[in-house]
Amino acid sequence: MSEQDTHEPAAYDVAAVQDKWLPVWDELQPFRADDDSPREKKYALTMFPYPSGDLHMGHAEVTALHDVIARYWWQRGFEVMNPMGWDSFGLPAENAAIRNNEHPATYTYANIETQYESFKRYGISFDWSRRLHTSDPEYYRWTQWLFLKFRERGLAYRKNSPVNWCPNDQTVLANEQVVDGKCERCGAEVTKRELTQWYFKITEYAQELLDCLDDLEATWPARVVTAQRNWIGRSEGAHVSFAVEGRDEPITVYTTRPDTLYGATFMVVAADAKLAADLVSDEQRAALDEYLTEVRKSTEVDRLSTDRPKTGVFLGVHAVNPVNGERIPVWAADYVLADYGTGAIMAVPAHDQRDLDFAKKFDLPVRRVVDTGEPNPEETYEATTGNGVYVNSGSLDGLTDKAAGIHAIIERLQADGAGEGTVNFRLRDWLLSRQRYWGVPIPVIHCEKDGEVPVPYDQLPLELPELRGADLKPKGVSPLAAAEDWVNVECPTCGGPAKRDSDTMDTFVDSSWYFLRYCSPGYTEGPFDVEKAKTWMSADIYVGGVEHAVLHLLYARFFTKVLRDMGMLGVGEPFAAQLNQGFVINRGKKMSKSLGNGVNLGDQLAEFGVDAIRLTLVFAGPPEDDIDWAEMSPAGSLRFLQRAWRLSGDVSSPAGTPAEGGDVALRRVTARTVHDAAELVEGYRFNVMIARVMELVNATRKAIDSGCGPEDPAVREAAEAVAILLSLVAPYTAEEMWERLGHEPTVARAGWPAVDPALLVEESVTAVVQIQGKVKARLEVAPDISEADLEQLALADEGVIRAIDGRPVRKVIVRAPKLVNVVV
RNA sequence: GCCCCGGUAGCCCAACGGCAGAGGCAGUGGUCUCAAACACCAUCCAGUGUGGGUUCGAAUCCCACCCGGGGCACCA
Repeated sequence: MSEQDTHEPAAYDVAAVQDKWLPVWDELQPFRADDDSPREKKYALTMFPYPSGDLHMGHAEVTALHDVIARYWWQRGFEVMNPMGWDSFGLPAENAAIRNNEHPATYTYANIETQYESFKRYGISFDWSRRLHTSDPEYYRWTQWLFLKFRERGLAYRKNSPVNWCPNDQTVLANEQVVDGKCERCGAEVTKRELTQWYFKITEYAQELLDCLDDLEATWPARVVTAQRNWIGRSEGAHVSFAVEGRDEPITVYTTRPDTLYGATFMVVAADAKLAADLVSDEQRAALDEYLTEVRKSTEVDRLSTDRPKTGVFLGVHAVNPVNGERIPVWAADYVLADYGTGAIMAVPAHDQRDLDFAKKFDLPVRRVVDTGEPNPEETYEATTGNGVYVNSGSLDGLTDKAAGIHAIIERLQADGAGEGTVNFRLRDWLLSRQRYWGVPIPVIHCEKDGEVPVPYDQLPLELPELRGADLKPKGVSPLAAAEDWVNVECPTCGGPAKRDSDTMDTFVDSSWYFLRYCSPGYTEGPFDVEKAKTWMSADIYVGGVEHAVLHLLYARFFTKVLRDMGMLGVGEPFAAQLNQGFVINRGKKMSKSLGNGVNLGDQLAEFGVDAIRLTLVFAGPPEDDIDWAEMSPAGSLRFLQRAWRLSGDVSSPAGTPAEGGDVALRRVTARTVHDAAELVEGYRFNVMIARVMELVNATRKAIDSGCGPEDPAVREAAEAVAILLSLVAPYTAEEMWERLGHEPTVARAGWPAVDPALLVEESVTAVVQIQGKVKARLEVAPDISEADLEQLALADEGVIRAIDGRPVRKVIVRAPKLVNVVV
């Protein structure tokens, strides 16, 4: 051995340390959650990935943040369930299969294995014994089971309706999947089609989904709560019925301003609603058809542009205003939506800008019924919407308050049988059928004689037929429809010829209950063991991307409430708390192929090691903030880890040395750091927590080199605390330190360091003396000094006396023990 | 257009209404080296986007505005 080798090495071999500990952890399985443990339970959940290729920086960030919490809970003595799986049905696999002439499962399961290996090496504290894939028949059998149960409860049903159609993916989309008129997945412009599709009746839970948000406000990110409130879109108003000349059926409208009823000068029905076709006069039928053709030509993108000029067509009929008997024309237009409210409105141009724009365009009358003190909209073409005095409004005249006006008119309408107060939601039912292959087959058989017949429970799972390559090409109907052997079956009821439903389910169905399956992953008697779910639910934290603010999170909440009503769950909300991470960007821009600014996670891990990358991501800033990788320094993180690691080699007291009697100054720093670290983790302030650990490392270094020396027990205490605190972020370095400090693995389960409360009390603090708010002196005082003593001490200070310079003291503010402010 | 979040040192970020700086990056100077890189030690650096207000005292609270980011946007 050369002389150099006997010296303490300056750095450890990152790759070797990773290779060393992985098999040890595999052996120890320190993160296996025991359902029957007497310890208090915590459920740490992070959004499971779609298996597209290998893990990327985004996965690295979210799991690193998430793992801080999970590992913290273990250290604090909880029994922690931290499961992981894959959301493995979906279009990318299907498109890859078409390209490569193979089965979607090939792509899917190969990627899952890649990601699994990467996760393991990345050192996240997942309990792999609970691993699941939503594309496994053993999983989707229960997705089908749930679908059938929902159907039995009237919560899954079919209806014919205009739906969003993505011409690129050749499938329908839920409203939530259409963003700015474009397909959320591929960006193609969405068109409308009239189709019979399956829906979940999420609207039945609209009010509860809204109400429960109040309780989540404290623990969910505000923007998620706001997004859900907006999406549910509750409004209060009234239904008002207008008789139609020459027709028995009235037109019922929904309005939030029934108090402006006297100002209704025309009506508008959605041009694409059945109502328009029913109402139109023979003379105007051609005009309506022509208009409809126009409307259908315009894309969803045009339709949604707010400043588009109003268009419409007169339907050739008149309706009668129920409160004043006035005869008003009925128009059709595309600014009224067929599937909101009743698909028809009363137009009050004076007090609604959209109606006013329309009135102006078609030269329809405008009549003000609320005088708000603003200029008359009849002249300005600026609608007024505020409170004011009612005019031209019969019995409402003279009222000055909107709420009173609304109340009065609703009473009147109800008395006359012409309307009633009502609540309306923007939320629509969840369209769940998809015309694609790689998803859960809908377990329903269509029989000419018996209609919809559910696949019997004992025949679940209804597995997908084997299709691959060109058989999967989108052609407007599901590829399943062409699988003759599969689609043609005997009717379970009558035995006659019947066909299977050939659509598959939206993959959001799969992810609406996966967190329940984790509670009892191998369970064969149902989707999950009710008792086990009781043990673990709700998830104590759900970490993931804010892009799921409405879609996934709303659907999962809906499923949870239905399962509660089915008696299978004791809770009505799935996720007690939530944390959203920001994006990892590069040079100010989202990483993308076209920009050529992608950062490869594998390369980063190879260069700096797992711990340094994890540390960099967690230390970068608050979790919700975006991280610009170009501004980060993984090299700096690695340097810090090596500094921390060197401490463990310098400690010269034996393992087990009691810390009592060690250097008090260092012991105070250790105690304070451990104490604060807990609060910081619980407040998701991981970056600050790490800064505090860095401070502790610096203080320990100083103590070794120029303080109490490496043999002092306080140094051991500090180094051990560093190892445990670092185990939340840098598991390999922490484990290596722990071993060098003379302990058995694993540091991850070592337990949170005990803190002597006496060490948290400072023996002296620095009090600041200000004159006119400017600091003039500092005093070392006891932390429990009285205000009177501190004031006396301050006023006796020479520097203070000089600063006051004989001026009369007008007031002295004392905040013991930290501050005295003298006002002269 | 409406709503939300944020603007602190060259950069990323801290700071119960009480000393503007905890931590890191970069920089500078040293130690080490034949030299360099690495590493280590030391050190410089802003008065908190702008303008008002409240207060003994404001980065922090209030008002207005500017800039950046995000969300919503014919939902009657």
